[in-house]
Amino acid sequence: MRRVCLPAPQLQGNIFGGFDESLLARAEALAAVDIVSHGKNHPFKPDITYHTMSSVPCTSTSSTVPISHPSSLTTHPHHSVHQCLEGDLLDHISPTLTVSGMGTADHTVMSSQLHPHHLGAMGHLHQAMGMGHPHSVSAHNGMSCINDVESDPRELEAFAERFKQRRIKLGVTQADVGAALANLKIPGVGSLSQSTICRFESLTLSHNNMIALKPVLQAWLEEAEAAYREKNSKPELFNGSERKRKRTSIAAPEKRSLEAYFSIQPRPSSEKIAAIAEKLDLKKNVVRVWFCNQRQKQKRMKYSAVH
DNA sequence: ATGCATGAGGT
DNA sequence: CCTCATGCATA
Repeated sequence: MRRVCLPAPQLQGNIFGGFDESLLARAEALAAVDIVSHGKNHPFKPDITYHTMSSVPCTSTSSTVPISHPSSLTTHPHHSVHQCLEGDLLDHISPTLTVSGMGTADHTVMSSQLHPHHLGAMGHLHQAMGMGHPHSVSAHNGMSCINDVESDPRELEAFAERFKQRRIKLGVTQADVGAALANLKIPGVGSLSQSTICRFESLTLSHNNMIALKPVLQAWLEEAEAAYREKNSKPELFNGSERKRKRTSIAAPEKRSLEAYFSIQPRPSSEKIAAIAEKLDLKKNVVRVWFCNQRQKQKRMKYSAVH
């Protein structure tokens, strides 16, 4: 179930056969090419200097909301991970996504699995995802029993759109919304970042994540509009940090190589990752994280097909 | 708007 | 190690 390997297009079956060798060779050739092309003696490596953050909370927020750990939600059934041998060859994400574009493609799989926790230096906690979705319905005829929350993708899409419109009308930024969520005092719901609000509006979150966030954002919207009518103000700032985290930047040539490898094997073994890292002169962890992020993007929402 | 990263849970 | 939900830093 879920994870279903896509209908493997092209070569799939052969991948392990020998064809894979040639593809790999190809990818490696690509990698080699760029390595050679600009510096066999790679002048520098973009590594290091990253993170170290964790700023101490201090300042504001401090709502230290008790984190209720709901963790008892869905532990879903599903089973093994199996490395999907046939390989999902996907066509990775690729560029073009652009703003308000409508997406295309993407399978909607997912199951359920929410997760709470995660408190960073500041207190933001999320979790509390709403569960309890009313199972409307009742009768599910035979096939569709993929217990998935039944939120019509269509409505979600519409809500995201409406949300953005109203938000703008209120003259509130994405960052403001995120910070304001903490004021709602909804158990288990803290603030969210501009990134998350943005992703919600553009539907670039997982289906489950969208569903979990919708009620919260809807609640904020209602309150904000009510407050708007009666004049108000409730801004709060927060912050005050310290250490800055530096973002590693992977150069285009390396990125191309990574994509080539990814198209062949989205889930390379540790050894493979180490080999790739060495070839591209990147830190192993950077490569590992890159693959994780690619896989995640691959599963992003943006339904268009399957509804 | 997005790229790279962290971390809690799960295997 | 992975998956997922998120976030900081940036383009």
